[in-house]
Amino acid sequence: MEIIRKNKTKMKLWKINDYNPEISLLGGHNFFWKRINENEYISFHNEGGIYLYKSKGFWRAELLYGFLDIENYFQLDIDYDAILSTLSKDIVFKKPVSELRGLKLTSQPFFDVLISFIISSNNNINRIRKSVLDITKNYGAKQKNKIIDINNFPAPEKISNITAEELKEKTGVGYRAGYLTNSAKLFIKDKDDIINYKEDILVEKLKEFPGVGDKVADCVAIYSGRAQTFSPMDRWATKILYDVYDVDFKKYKDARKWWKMKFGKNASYAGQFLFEYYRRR
DNA sequence: ATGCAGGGTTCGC
DNA sequence: GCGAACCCTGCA
Repeated sequence: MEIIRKNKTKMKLWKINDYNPEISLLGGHNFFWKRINENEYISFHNEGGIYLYKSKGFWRAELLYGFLDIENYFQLDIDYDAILSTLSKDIVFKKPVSELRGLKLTSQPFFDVLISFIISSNNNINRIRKSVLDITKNYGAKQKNKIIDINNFPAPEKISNITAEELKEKTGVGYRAGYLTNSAKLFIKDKDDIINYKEDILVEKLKEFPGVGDKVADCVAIYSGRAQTFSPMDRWATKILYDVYDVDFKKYKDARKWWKMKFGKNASYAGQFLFEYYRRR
C-alpha cells in the first residue's frame, strides 16, 4: 500500500482504494462520520478524527486529531477483490456486489460501537445517527483542526458520570439512557479484559453489558473488527435469509453457525452486502 | 389522522 | 421459553 509523506509536517496520508464512503460510512454500521460534501468526510470518534477526501480521483485519509490507527480502521490489509470474487460465486450476490462495490467495513473503536449499537435496539438508522450526534454535541469536546469545527464523541468516563435522566432529556435515547450509563461504567471496569477477546467468546462476554443482547453483541464484535465469521441477525437479516436461502433459526447460536459454515471468514462482509442491498429496496 | 415499524432487549410469568 | 412494554419520529 502507498504511504505518502508530506516532508514538513510528517503527516501520514493513506490511500483508500476501491472505496465508496457514502455507503460505507453513512449506512447502517458506522454512526461516527459527518459528510462535509461529496468529496470530503470527517469522523468524530472519541479516539480520533479522520479526514477522508477525494483528490485526483483517489480517496485519501489523514488523522486530524487523536490517535486512531488508520490502517486498522479502514482494514487496509484485507484482500477486497478476493472477498468479492468469492461471494460472487453465489448468484445471490451478483447484484449486491455489482451495485454496492466500494462498500467496506470499518474497525471502529470498541466503546463507540458499543454505545451506538445499544442505541440501535428497536430503533431506526436516522434516529440512531441523530442520538449519537446529540451525545457528541452535548458531551464531546471541541477538537481543533484545519478542516471544520467539530466535537468528538465523549469518553467512557464522561458518559458514566451523566445521570440517566439527564441523558434521556438531552439526547432522545429514551429508555436506553440507563443502559448507556451503566454500560459505560462496566466498560471502564472491564475494558482491559474484554478487548482481548474475539469471535464467539467475545459476543458472550458482551452480553453482560446492559442493553446488549445477541444481535447487538454481534454488531459490536464485527464492527470493532474483532469478528468476521458471522453477521448480525436483525429483522432484515432474518427476512433475507428466509426469503433467499429458505433458512429460519430457532436459536440465535444456530444462525452464527450457519454464517460461518456458509461464508467462513467472509461472513460479515456477506451479511453487510445483503443488508445494505435489501434495505434500500 | 392514527397506526405502525424501526439494524432488540429486558422483565415477568 | 414466551409475550408485552419500551422513547420517539417519520411515513403510510
